[in-house]
Amino acid sequence: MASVNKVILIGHLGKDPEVRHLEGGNSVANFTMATNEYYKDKQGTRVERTEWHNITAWRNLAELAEKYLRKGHQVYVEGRIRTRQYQDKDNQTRYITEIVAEEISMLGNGRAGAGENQPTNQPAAAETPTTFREEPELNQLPF
Amino acid sequence: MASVNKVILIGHLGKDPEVRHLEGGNSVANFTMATNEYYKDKQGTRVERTEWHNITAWRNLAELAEKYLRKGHQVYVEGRIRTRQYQDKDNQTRYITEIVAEEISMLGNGRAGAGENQPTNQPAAAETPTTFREEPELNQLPF
Amino acid sequence: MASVNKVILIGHLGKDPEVRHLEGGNSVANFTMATNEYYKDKQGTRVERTEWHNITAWRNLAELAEKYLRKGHQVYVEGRIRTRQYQDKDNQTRYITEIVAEEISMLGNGRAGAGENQPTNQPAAAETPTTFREEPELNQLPF
Amino acid sequence: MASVNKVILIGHLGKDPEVRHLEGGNSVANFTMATNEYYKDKQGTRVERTEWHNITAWRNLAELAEKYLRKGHQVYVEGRIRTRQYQDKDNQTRYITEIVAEEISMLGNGRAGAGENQPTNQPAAAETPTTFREEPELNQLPF
DNA sequence: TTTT
DNA sequence: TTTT
Repeated sequence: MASVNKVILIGHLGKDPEVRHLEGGNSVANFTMATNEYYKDKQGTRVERTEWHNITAWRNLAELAEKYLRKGHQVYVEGRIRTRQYQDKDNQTRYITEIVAEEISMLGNGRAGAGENQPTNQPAAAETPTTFREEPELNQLPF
Repeated sequence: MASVNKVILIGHLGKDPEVRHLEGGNSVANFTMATNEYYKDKQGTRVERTEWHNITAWRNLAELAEKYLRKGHQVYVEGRIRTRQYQDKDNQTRYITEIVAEEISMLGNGRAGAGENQPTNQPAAAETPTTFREEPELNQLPF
Repeated sequence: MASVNKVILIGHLGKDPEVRHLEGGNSVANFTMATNEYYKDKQGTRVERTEWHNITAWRNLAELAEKYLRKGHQVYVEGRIRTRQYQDKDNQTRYITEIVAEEISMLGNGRAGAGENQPTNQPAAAETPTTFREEPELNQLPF
Repeated sequence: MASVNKVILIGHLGKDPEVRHLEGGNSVANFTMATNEYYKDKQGTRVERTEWHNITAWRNLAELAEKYLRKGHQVYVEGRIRTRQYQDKDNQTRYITEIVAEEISMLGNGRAGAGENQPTNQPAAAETPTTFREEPELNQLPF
């Protein structure tokens, strides 16, 4: 049945992406990004709340993450919510909710918060494309 | 810093909403909704995967849920992702990710999958509005 | 530079889609869909305003439209805004804004408002998929 | 009937906003913003296409625009599509499609492309909030 | 636990 | 021109 599962996030990376190159040639990147919301508590004081999102990116998006994304960078991420279960060290079933990225864009100049975390192997040249979509075949993967 | 945390879901309720009326006059509703995705596995077989989302709705959205939403109904939910921690029975810290609804619309005729689950107190009349937004003051609440 | 141009619509078709099969094998479908908004005027009277959207769908989405979509059906359309210019009969430059569909889902039972407008050649069987995405190669087309 | 009319744009302002202060205390701002898409033409050459969007912002969003937004700034705009008609100088009915902003966020450092166009009256201090939502009463206005 |  |  028709359904929609869409997430749109704009925020900053909490750390450099961790990328694994899987046997078979696939890559997967994981990183966290923060979004902030503000509200007034009962006393009228402005309170900030930070939400941390676990992002998973596959294949060409993983490679983009590895090459260009660093801690502190501001990004747009479009994707879908996915909760998976795993066994913790006590063999208990636990759940983790992640955002599987389908599109990533680098915002700002792509270098906010950078510094010592500059990508060393492949700096983003002026003509670097800054929007990437998941390669379509990815939808065929059993994840 | 500017950020965006937006979720858009279309799916069906897995069960009737559970609504609690809090002291102080506030209400909160919880329900689950399913979205489905399809992909082809390595053998080319079409596989269906169901994702279950935990929805939390406050105040007027909670009342909408209580009055009109039932198991099986198709809904549009717009909201934001929120992960909160709690202590489980072994006093371990656990995390649960929820969607805090900011807008809910009833799709279709709003009665798919209905039947024995009809709302009894206030059936959706023809002129029932079918889109609801969170009342703005809600953003002031410390949740 | 990174940018996002995204539209999400849920509404009903105002008429059956018009589909043209282009030389070279491509297809394009055009239809209108209505969304409604409500507000209270200065006297507090509830007023309804209907917005009409021009939808353009290419290739496999055009074929979906031709086969399954009819006047009155409720659909989810995700796409992008595109304004193009043309010359009117007095050779004046005019502009028209359209939504180029990237994903279409049939909502409800897909048959609201149907009746005499049933698709005759290929009725939507129970197992008909109800979500369609634009084929990726479409992005290569010069439109 | 339930419907959704939602637009999400990220792009850069093409010019400084034009703001009018209406009798009765309301304000309205108009500006254009550009989004870019890339595709490959039949020869495989990468082509850029710029889409220009007409943005209309009311009340507190108009004041945000007046104070903080300048030509070249990168912004996130969430809103709804609205086509209105008007009479041109030859008394012909014409149509223009605009995006009525419901939320605006300033991205990047908010100063890309700035320079001689700095806001003079009220520079964005470090603690300036960078996300603004339309005040809810706005939905009551007959526009 | 939904839907097709 | 849709829907409720």
